[in-house]
Amino acid sequence: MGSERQEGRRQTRQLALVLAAVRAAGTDHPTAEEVFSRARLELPQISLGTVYRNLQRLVAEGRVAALALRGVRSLRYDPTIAPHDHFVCEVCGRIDDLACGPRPAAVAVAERKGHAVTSHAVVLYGRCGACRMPA
Amino acid sequence: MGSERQEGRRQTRQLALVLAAVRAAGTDHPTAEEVFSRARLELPQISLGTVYRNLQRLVAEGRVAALALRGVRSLRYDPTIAPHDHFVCEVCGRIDDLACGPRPAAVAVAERKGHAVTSHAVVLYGRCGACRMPA
DNA sequence: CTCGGTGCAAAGGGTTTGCATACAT
DNA sequence: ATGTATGCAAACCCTTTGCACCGAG
Repeated sequence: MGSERQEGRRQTRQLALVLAAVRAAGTDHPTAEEVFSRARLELPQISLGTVYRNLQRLVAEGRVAALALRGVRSLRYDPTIAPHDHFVCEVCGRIDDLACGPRPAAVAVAERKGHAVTSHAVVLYGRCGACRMPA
Repeated sequence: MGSERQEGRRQTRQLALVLAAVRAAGTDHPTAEEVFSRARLELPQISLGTVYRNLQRLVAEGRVAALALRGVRSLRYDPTIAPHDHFVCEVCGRIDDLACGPRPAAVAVAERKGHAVTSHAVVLYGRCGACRMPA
């Protein structure tokens, strides 16, 4: 195992750059547009379509994670593929990574109902430390 | 408390119909388009824009819940506002409600980091019982 | 040499919005 | 009477896609 990557897929500069851009964002959870902006610094002629295609591929290959958040139209990308949860500040929009504890209790409930659970997402919403300050 | 609903808001037939449509869907977690179709049966001239506006209002008033799912563009609406989790079948798209156990461990982690958590979403992905059958 | 990836630009779908009118209060 | 909600349609935003060319293998 471990060789399932790059079957007939080609290694292009654009792909490397998109991955690098997601990683460079650290814990910022960038949107495709933000990845695009960053990749452009190195390769000005890269196109947004290519960024989307490569993000899709990286997610499919499990090298990057995508997250859908309530109340936000665009997907966010995350270089941290180790399982973890997220906290979203409803005031400033900041997304904070959280070390995930044990698997959610809901997993056992789902399995008892006959479902096979392959992954899960836990997202918390509220006010972050900075946004709790009085106006 | 308890009177915070309908401050200056008007009670219209369209609003009542949108709410009724979401409730009538039971555990189907309908999209706005599906709510629209159902509402149309009673009031053919209702517009999609009105459905969206009323869904937004109902969510804001806490009378209906909205859920964003990975890999799906459209939001789903849920008449069950009592906290519960969801299982999404990645094969057939079915969404199953799950009785939620204790609050996720992540809540404590977030609070320890100074965040105030007001709500959370737990979504499980996998294959539902029916879709586990061999092809 | 091949055929998968790219750039460009247009299409797509879901959701929001501007405006004049209708109607709840 | 007053101003919010509606219907309609256009606008928006994010993402996907078709196509001809490019370049990794």
